[in-house]
Amino acid sequence: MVKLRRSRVEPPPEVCPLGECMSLISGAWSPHVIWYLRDGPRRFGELRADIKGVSAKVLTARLRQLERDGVVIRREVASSPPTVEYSLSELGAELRPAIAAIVDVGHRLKRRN
Amino acid sequence: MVKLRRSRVEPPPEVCPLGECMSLISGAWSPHVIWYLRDGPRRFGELRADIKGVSAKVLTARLRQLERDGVVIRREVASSPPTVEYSLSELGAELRPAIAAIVDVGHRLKRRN
DNA sequence: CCGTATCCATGACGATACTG
DNA sequence: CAGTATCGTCATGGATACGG
Repeated sequence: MVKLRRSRVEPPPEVCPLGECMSLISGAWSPHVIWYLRDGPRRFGELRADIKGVSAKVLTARLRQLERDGVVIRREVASSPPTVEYSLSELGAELRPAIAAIVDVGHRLKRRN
Repeated sequence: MVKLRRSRVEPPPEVCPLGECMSLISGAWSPHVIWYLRDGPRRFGELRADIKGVSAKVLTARLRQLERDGVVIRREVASSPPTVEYSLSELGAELRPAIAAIVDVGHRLKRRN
């Protein structure tokens, strides 16, 4: 999650903790993870190949964070060699249209410029 | 909040530039700006008060970036003292439901835990 | 009122090497 | 295959002082 640093003066309790909510997709690669899980479960190595440029360390970190947040589900498959399958939780899947909307606006802004 | 850093190695062009699109709301405070502009124009000082904890420097930086990206419109009002009005562009306004959706999922995840 | 300038701290990220 | 360990870099952001 991206940390919201607080000013020295303690702010009044936020009515809407927007920062906390947006931290669901914080990090450079979290949106990519959600994006590439949109059509079903993917293994670690598949995600790593899908998301070009991400390092194993960071991908692990983002997957762990998304798992803690309840967005992503991690499932170990007892095989040889052992594999791990990641998928979107029910609520995690609801982030997909939001990301798609942002991407859509991004593309249209790009075309306009 | 979170920052979308691009890797130093340029990714191949055939990839969907998800990172570029998501950079529209990169930075810890960009979603807040869009959020607090949702009901119409706001002045710099109003935004600074709305978005508790943001420094003037960073708020300026994010507003400039959003302006360059075409999300936000900056309008100087010739008054005494001079004021500045920020508002969402037409395409920028389309980011609002996306952010609202993420916030909604965030709240529901929070309630579940 | 609306910023800019400076300095500094944090931590997200990449690269590489290594492990169960 | 699916990570972990370590090290270094650099963008983001906070605090404070100052400027138009």
